Amino acid sequence: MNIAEIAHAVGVSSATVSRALSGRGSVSPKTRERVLAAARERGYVVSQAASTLASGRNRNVGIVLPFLDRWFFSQVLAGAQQSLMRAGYDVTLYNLEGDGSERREVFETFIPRQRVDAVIAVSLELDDTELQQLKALDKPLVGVGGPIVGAPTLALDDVGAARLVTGHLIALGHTSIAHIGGDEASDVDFHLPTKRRQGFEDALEEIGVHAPLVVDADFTVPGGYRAAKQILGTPDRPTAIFAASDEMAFGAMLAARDLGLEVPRDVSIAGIDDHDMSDFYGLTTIAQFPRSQGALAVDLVLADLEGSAVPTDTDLPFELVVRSSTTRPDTAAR
Amino acid sequence: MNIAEIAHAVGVSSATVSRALSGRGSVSPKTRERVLAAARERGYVVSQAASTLASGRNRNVGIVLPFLDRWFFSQVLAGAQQSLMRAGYDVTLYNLEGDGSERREVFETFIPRQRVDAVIAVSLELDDTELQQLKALDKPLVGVGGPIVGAPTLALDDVGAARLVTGHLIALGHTSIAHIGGDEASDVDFHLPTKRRQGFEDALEEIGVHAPLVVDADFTVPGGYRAAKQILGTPDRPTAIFAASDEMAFGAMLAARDLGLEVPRDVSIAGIDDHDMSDFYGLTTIAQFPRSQGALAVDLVLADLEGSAVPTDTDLPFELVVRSSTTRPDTAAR
DNA sequence: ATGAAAGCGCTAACAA
DNA sequence: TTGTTAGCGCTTTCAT
Repeated sequence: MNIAEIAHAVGVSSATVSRALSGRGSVSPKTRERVLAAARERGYVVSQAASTLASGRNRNVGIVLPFLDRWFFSQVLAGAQQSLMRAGYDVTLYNLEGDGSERREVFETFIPRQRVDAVIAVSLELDDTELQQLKALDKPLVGVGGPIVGAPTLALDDVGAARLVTGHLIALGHTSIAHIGGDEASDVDFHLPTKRRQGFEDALEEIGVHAPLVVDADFTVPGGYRAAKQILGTPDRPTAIFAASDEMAFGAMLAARDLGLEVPRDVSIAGIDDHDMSDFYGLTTIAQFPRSQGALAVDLVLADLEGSAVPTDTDLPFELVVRSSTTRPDTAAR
Repeated sequence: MNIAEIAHAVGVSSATVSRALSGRGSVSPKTRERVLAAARERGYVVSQAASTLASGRNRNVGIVLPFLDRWFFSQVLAGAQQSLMRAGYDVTLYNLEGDGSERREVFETFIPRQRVDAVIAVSLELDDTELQQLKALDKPLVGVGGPIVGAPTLALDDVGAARLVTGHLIALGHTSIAHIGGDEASDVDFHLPTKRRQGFEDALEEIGVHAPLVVDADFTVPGGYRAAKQILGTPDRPTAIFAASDEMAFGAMLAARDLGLEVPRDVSIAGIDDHDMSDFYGLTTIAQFPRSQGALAVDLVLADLEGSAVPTDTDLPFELVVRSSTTRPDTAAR
């Protein structure tokens, strides 16, 4: 089944059918209706390959990410894919987890074979070669969560976010606050542990606290658990913990319990993310709306495809969500 | 840049370049090497659209799933996409979450526009129309986790898996075992809560226990938490709980703790899945390897594309993983 | 082993 | 508004 068949059935030329189906170029309402009806009747759908070859448009956006099974990434992906679908775009998934050879393949072969109109890169630290390869496509490129040199990027103000939660703890009266940060491995990938730590330290500097206790972990629940055990096991344990991610904060909450400490009475705990489970755990955190981030990235990409100007760097919104894991320090008890 | 340019540079015809690059048809090793070198030098990659139009092959598989942000689905997706990438295939993602209109669009427009060579449907209960639409493509179709009428399907023997964990609890000496199952909503989507409950009841029947306590939840941690509170709040609480998923089992473990009960001393808890967090929680469970399921689905799809025979229904492997959440009932204490 | 040439199914410039 | 027609870049048959 092809466009000629529909054209023949309706008694018009294939060009008219093409125009009616794509909405480009003018067709009389009556003809358009007849074409659409004929197509619907026969279950005819335009062949993407032929359309692409002739027009250069793919109606397809590639999304590149380092993991699929972590909360943040699946959220961004879900948000982006939903927006793209509504705009009639397919999404092709490039998952970089696995060894480096696969990563190279993606940049050398998969992306360049002209299947996509644009690329969204999520939390990707690209090396020079990779950057060149993407730039060489000469197609819209948007980064989410990680800075991409020379491309519009959506990113959280990690310093500001960390400063905000830390400020919340300080406002409650805490001065002895520990931080569970990201280890080197996670810093390479996401580049944000350092910034969150910075915001944490900035907020404390303001009240004259220097070099507070910082323990690094790997952004997982077990990692947060281990770090919190270290922190809470010390003789003069802090009255609050700020973890650089909600998952580590969950681990910290579990560790506190296992040590016989009650949250928030004995220790206040806060995180960053507003993970799906945070409400359940009553975790005070910074919400960063990753689904909206995905959707926003799509807006930029589509605007770019239409030739509109696209802002270089956009700071993403975030907000403090106070739940039951933080309270005033129980000074009497100490 | 196109194939003619490479052909000209090497001094052969475009047909030879095509053969050298695709590996179809014979080319002398020497010519092939020169073609590959010329392509590499210039960063030339075959245009997928043109290739597809001429050959009918897309090198692309569509994966349809109901959620992206749940553990099971992201695991299956990650497994499938990795295998496909290794075989040189792209993956196009069709996520059905959201309202029905989007779901209809996927089946009416997105999938039929001939971008994919095959479709993998994960845990989807398709209605007749949708089934017709997929069948009409006349392309390989494989179902994972949910039965698709008339297509090869990979599924866990849910009855057997549930019977196995329950048997483990029985072997430890438990006779008073409660079950956290799936509510109606999850039964429609996954069709597995009923089977898991069946396996649970079968195992108990064998030792003469009829109509045991069953509470339904929604396959989430909070759902499991609430259900377990109900179960453990009764005067003669059971000595063990079998939850139909690990996430619900996590909720049950948290509920037990909040009630002042110790796991496994006061109550044994087991689940099904072997979720990433299960090891951390020490949860006894049934491992079902969703990544391998995704990879296996790809094997079937690729075999089908090559014209090999494909088994209709395949039972997936599963195994009991005993950790620290289950032990013998403490009969002395009661 | 290689080349010539006919499509694959659509879009878009141009003409009417 | 509609039709004619020349590609888009590759694959594949058929020769050689």
